Parts: sequence; structure tokens; C-alpha cells
Amino acid sequence: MPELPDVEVFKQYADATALHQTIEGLDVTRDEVLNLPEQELKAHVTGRRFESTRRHGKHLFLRMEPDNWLMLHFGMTGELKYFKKENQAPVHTRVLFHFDNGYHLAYDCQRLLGEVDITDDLENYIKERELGPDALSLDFDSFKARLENRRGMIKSALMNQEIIAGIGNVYSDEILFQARLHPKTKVSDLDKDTLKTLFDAMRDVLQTAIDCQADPDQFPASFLIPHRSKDDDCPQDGGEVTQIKVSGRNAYYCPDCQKMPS
DNA sequence: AGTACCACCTGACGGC
DNA sequence: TGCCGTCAGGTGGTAC
Repeated sequence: MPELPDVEVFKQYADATALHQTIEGLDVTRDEVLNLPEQELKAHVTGRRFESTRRHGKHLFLRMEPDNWLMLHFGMTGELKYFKKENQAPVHTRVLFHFDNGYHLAYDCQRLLGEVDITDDLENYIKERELGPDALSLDFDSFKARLENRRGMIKSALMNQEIIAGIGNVYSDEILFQARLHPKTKVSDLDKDTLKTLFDAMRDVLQTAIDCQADPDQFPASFLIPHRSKDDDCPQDGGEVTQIKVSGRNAYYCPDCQKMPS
């Protein structure tokens, strides 16, 4: 479930491994993940180098000179792996980049729900995709402005990439748990102080997760995610973690800690 | 505008 | 042991 923290870790990984090496070629094992013809992808990438990276929400962009970007989206099961020996390639490698130093970068995507694309205009790409501002980049005033006049439930709003980019099903549960808000709380029921609490929880959860390499085993004991299964114990008060449906998604929360405002 | 529901896809898991 | 239905969850489309 690559959400913002997971993709940020991929970005840091790419920065530490795959930059400034000439890409000699690439292999596409499954072209379902491509948003453009394989030959076009090859034409854009072959002979170039990744010079820097950017992340926007759940999207990762790798810049090639002069101003051309490889876009990677990871769907539910994607990941990156940089390695030397061919037999170290992950099982579900879909696109494999070959560098001139003998190393390779694999885009692995088990369920084929990810996307690989090219753009020469990153800002416009984000705009065309109707992505809102990145969850770690926007300030409180903007956060508040984007939620005002929404009539739906807060969990749905947090997961809506047009409002804020980067938060998915798992981290929305964690943010709402830390903010002590019921996932079905109406956005219109949140006053300014509660919105501030939510905003602070959002930033804290995402940054903490990044600091933990998005690895639930390293999360603080106060986090819900490692207990995010039916009938597990709430890390706050030992209450019973409960599963409900919110806009068709599974939401986990603690009914004792997260009450609906009345 | 918001929600419910379906589909895409693969593999893990539980039931029998 | 082995088959089968169900589910996960990001995104997008459709119907209401």
C-alpha cells in the first residue's frame, strides 16, 4: 500500500542509488503498467541519466536532462529495487532499467495496478491528473480552505487525491486515530480548532512514518497501524479495534477513543 | 457533490 | 491435500 511515506522512502532510496548513471537500456516485462508505448519509453530514457527526483503525493518523478520526467506510481503493491546481479531481480519486476555501472533498477509491481509514464511538464502533469497539493507541503490555511464547504465524511476527504495528495486508506486511519476523530465525522462538523488538531496529526503521522522508513515494525507504540485488524487491541486504551465501511473502504478505528461529535 | 458499487490484478488465506 | 471463494486497497468509471 504505497502511500506518501512509502513513496518518500522510495524517493530517498532512488536518490541514494540510481542517480547520475547513464541508462544503457531497459526491459519491459509487462506493458500493462505503461501509460505510453514501450518504444517511446525506451526512446525517452535510453542514454539519459536520472539527475534528481521529486515526489508529489503518491507519485514519484525522476528527472532526466534537460527537463523530462519518468513518472512512477506504485498502485497497491509497487516497489523499487536497485541491485547488481540479474538473479537479484524481484519476482514481479515489470520494468528493469540497466545502468552503465552494471547495476539495475527494478520497478516491481505485483498486482499491475501501478503506472509508468513520461512527461516534460511536471506541473502540468500534476494539474491534468487533478492532484491536490502534497500533504506535507501545504500549510494550515490551505488545508482549512480545501476542506471548507465539503459535505462528506472526513476519511473520504483525506483520501481524496484532488483535495490533498498522498494519503490512502491505511494512513487516513492512523491520522484520524491520532486526532481522535471518528472516520465518519462530517467535514462540516469540524471547527477550526479540530481542523488544526487534524492538520497537526496529519503532519506528525506522515513525518513519523517517514522517519521510521514506513516500516510498521518501527512505528511508535502509540500508532494504530500495527493493530489495524479486526478485534485487535487499541494501543491507547486497550479497547477493541473495530472495522467499518466508509465509502466502500475498510476503516479501522477505536470506538472508545474516536467518538462522533454530537 | 458525495456515495455506493464494480472493475482492474495477483496472491494469501480460510473453509471445507 | 487441494480446490474455491474472498479479500486486499489505489484508482477510475458509472449510476444514483
